Amino acid sequence: MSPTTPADVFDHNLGWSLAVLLRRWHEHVERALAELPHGSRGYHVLCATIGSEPPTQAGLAERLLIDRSVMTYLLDDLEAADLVRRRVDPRDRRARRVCITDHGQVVLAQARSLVDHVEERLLGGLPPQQRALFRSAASDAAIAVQRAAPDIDPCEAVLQVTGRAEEAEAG
Amino acid sequence: MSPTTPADVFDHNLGWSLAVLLRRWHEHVERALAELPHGSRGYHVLCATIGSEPPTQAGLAERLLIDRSVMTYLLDDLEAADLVRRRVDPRDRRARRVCITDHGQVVLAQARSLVDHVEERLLGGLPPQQRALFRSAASDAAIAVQRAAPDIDPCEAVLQVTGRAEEAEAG
DNA sequence: CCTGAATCATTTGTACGGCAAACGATGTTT
DNA sequence: AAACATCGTTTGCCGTACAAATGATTCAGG
Repeated sequence: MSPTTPADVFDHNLGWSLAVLLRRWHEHVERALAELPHGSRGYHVLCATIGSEPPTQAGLAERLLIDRSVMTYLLDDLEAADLVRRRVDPRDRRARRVCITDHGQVVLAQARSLVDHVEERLLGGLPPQQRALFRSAASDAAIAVQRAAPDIDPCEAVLQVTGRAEEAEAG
Repeated sequence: MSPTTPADVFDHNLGWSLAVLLRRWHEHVERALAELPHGSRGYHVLCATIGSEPPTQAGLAERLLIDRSVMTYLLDDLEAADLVRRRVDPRDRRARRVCITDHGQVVLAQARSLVDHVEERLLGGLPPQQRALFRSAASDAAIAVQRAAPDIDPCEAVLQVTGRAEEAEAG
């Protein structure tokens, strides 16, 4: 009946799907974590501090895809709220290791629970088992992409727009 | 061995996964579509114009999650490049229907091919069959979320941070 | 040991994009 | 006909990202 159904259009649009999902995720999480210094940003930082070794600011910035300069403000506020502490790395006194505080761990646990809830509702349109599948697939893909970040660069094909504007204007 | 492996941390972080994937998608697509007036934005607009009926600017803005005012600039440039045309809706002369031009369709086809290529590489970390699964799951979830956008609002739980900062300072 | 290059974190300044409000034009309701 | 709502455009403001300069520290080489 319809030459191209809407679903057909979006079917292929991974970029659009990701944008929509991330946007809604961000909206809801931002609302739920309004009390946390930088909302979702702060949450991501707290999450990243519970690895085996406290990350440096640079490492943190790289993982969270934000600029080093932004990380400074972020940590300033998180530290002021007693959620993390900056500790000078004894082996490289230029670097500051970001350690989560006891209070930070408590807050993180609460935040994580809220975020989980948001995410469940976000994927509410998917049948339960497909939800878990999607989550793990997204995680796998993201980790792989993050690891291979610099590799994929080698300049790919680029759109060549034949200047057709004038011709159309004339016609 | 490690108390909490990195994978463990990210496993649960749907937000982080989406952010990473979307970021990389955006970077690559932006590079590939540098010639297109607003890069990925312009691409999304072109994609959205090939439905059964040409969308209005407002509808377009809503679907693409951008402000109406931004859409104006976007369409100005796309129209200048002869990729789309604004046509006054005869049934509602306030509204402008955004129609793709012949030239626009050619460019869109090229762009789509490039974007597909980017997306395949983006999901390169996933086994082939999981790729297709992920794409369709993302699409389904996004469409569902987009449709239920206003519904989910009813104020959810919110983080309560017990002001522990002073106490810690004192201690 | 001393010097120069490199890295980490911070600061400063600039530019871009989103968001809100105001406006004119058109459509809808009473 | 009048009041109100909607669409698109314009304007202005603000927050954020990004680039560059700075100070502290480490590393490499003579």
